[in-house]
Amino acid sequence: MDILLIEDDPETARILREQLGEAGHAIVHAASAADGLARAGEGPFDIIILDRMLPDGTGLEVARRLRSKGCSWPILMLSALGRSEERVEGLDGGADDYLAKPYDRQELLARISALARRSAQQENGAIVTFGDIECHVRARTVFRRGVHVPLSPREYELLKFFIDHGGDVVTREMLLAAVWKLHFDPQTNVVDVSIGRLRRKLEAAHPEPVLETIWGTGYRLLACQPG
Amino acid sequence: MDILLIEDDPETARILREQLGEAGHAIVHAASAADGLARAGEGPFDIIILDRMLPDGTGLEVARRLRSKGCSWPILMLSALGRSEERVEGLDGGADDYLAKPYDRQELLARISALARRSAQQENGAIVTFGDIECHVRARTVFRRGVHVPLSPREYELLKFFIDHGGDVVTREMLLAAVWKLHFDPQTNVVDVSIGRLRRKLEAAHPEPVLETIWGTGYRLLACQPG
DNA sequence: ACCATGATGACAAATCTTGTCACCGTCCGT
DNA sequence: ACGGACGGTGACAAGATTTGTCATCATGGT
Repeated sequence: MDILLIEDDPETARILREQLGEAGHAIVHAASAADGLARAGEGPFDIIILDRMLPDGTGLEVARRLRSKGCSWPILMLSALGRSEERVEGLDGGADDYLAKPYDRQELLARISALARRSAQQENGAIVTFGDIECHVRARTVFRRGVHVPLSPREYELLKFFIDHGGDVVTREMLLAAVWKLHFDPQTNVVDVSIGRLRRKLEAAHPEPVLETIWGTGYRLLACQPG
Repeated sequence: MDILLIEDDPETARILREQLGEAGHAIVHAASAADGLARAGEGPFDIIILDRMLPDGTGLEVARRLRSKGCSWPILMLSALGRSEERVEGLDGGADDYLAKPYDRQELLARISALARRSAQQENGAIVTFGDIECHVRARTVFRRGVHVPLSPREYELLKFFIDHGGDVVTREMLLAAVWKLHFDPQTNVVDVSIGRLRRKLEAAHPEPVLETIWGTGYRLLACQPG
């Protein structure tokens, strides 16, 4: 796979280049934000790996600039610390996933292929499936067991986030950042209410529960049998 | 479902045969491009699974040959790596979906049923096409040249009526009766305004005019070339 | 049983859709 | 080329939907 790596620290860059190279990926390296934006034009890439801290601007800023230039390749953001605020912050600037820096090789490779697979699916048939749910990305429509589920824009965004993090537990903070673009707690239960509305619609199509509540933590999308 | 599997690697073929068999599908296996083309005649199949790399020709070539023989079964292409160039190439060649090879069982099965469902829908009229316009009846969504056209409910009803009367001249009275359920003249230009809004959206997807005005009579939907 | 946490119904605010109208441009017969 | 009829379009207002808030109820875990 073709990877654009935007990372200023030479040591980190060296290690990444080595690890990714071994796994059979081709790396294009940019050492600054400006360089990264320029080299993005050299594409196509399958994925962009972006350091959160760069000498001439933050990764967040670069992500936003890339998106506004119409670049839709998936972005994996790296940060020195795995603070959950940062993770949450990264999700709205256009980053698709977030990895804390003392990362392990396996996890890095796994995340890369997960992201690449996800975006490949979307470009393709534009149909992403999870369990018995089928999401037509371009039309922004959803089917459960072949039954159409009419969703409002918010509900769609919400469900899409769950599908993109298929099977993972998702916190309210993550949802607020990714769907509502809020980095602070609005002190209301918007998320809960929206989850409720989404649940009702999904269960109107098929009564089996799909959105599990993880008590004290968040929610998780369950993969129901399509049969 | 009946599946034609065209795959030269015996190990991959064995695993697929096993997984698909468990899921209740009937497999016909071909180990080369030539064999695949021959066995396609043994059909009917619900879906064709095709490896991108074969000893006697690429999957791309096979897909093209199958299509030119008039075979319209959906094709799922498999490839070793999920590289973006290959993906694009594959879809051009007539494949309907594309799956990178370290795939998981659930995903494979989900894609197969999605593809099969889609082609079934096309046959039973759940997807209606006219010229370069594609109308997904159950989801009430519309595409022009593959680009999604977001329509409001009224606009959708309006367009649907034109598609159902494909190519015919349609009068304002017909539209008022069918879309607005009015059997008298409301003495306003609702129809004209709605046509205008529909036109703008359809032409945002592709600039070629599709809704022709028949002066003194009504309107007509034109069949534009899908290319 | 108690407290913290999540679910839900009802209302309000914001957004999007639809219909109306006034005005402008275009077509066609003369 | 002119005039009148017909169609197109922008702006506004009424109506419908979506979204957010809050109060209240239900449920899980200790």
